[in-house]
Amino acid sequence: MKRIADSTVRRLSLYLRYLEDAEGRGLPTISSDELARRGGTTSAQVRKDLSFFGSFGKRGLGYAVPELASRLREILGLQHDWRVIIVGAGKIGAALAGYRGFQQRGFRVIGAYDTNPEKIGRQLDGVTIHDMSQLERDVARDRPHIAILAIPGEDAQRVVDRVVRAGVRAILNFAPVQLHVPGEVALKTVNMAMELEGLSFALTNRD
Amino acid sequence: MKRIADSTVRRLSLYLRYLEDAEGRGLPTISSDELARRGGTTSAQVRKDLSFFGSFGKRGLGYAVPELASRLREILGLQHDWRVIIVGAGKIGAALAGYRGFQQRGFRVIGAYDTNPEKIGRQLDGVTIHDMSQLERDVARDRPHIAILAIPGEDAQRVVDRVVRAGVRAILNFAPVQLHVPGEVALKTVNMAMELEGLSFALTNRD
DNA sequence: ACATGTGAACTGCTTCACAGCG
DNA sequence: CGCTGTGAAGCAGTTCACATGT
Repeated sequence: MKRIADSTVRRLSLYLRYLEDAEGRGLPTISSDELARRGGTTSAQVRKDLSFFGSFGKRGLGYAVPELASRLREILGLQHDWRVIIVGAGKIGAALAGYRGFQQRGFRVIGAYDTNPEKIGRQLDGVTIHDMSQLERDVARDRPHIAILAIPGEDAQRVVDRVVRAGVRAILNFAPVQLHVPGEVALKTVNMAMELEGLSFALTNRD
Repeated sequence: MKRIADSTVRRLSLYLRYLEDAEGRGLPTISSDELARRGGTTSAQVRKDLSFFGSFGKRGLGYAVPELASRLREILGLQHDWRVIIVGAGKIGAALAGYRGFQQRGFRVIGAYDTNPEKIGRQLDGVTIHDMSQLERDVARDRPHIAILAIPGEDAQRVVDRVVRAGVRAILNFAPVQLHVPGEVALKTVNMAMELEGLSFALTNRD
């Protein structure tokens, strides 16, 4: 398959959200123009994005809502039941453990890890916090697909190395550093401080 | 000034982080090559990014660490003391209220807002939770520069409209929808579910 | 010799515009 | 006629390569 741009995949996620909305309201079809308006893009962009995966639309009509939603779920791999671990049971880790947006999409948090003895054994929204030293053993046994890192920046590279060595091939990183992983590992970084700095820049340098 | 790409600003934030690291260790200079290695990019990219704002380097030597750090703080507007409000005092809002990465960079959280009567009046890491109905009054009085939205997607557009109408010109949105704001308002969206779906896509469609 | 600064080439995403089809 | 699907054009961001300065 042709390489798909990151930005395209992000938009597909958005389209799916609006399709599910339309599905809930029983709308039978939706046009690229309508999807574009909701997703803050253009109808040409919507059609181009979808065209990478086939031709699901009906000319003169638009896209059948349930079909397209189902096809997008398939493309994004959301029919899969993904097992997720959270490394770091601080405030951010705790917020993520209870985040309903994950569960709803088929991401199941099967465990959390921390080094703080006070936290080990406790639960975060039904997710047990384990000792970090058991990470490798548990990963070998439970084979999580995705690891979410919610730890300080200075520990992040060391921890991601352990997680990758243990066999996890997809990482969502909340530590405010650029991590280095082998090419076969998928990595996304969410850097909240960096986003705020982007706003600071915009406020400072607006004409 | 020439328009600066979003990706450039993001990298500047990263460079600054490494410069502060180098500053702490007393390194006098750093090369574009070194910055590139840490930031996961190329030396040409680093030099291009910096060149938009002037020529701070010394040929044959690299960049003076404290000077460049200071210049980047200036460019990013981080000498400013930014006032921030958090709208939505759920798990995510609570995590953000206590996030040290914000305070360290000059982002001061001056208040939080929620509609839940049980939460109003309580504190989150020293930040008082106010009734959402007081938002307009407080914004007029305290003039926050930035609003962080940590609320459900279905409420987000309505709330961002209120916040913008009240006079806030920069928004950091954690709700999983695309928001629409007037052109003079800076908006960044962090969509954690979407990032996970990007990983799901990568795991599903890897060759 | 070494590392910056930068025009030029390149790559890839977005937008355009229209043919094709229901 | 309306809306999709898609080559072609346009544009923006990245990489190259080398002249320049220390």
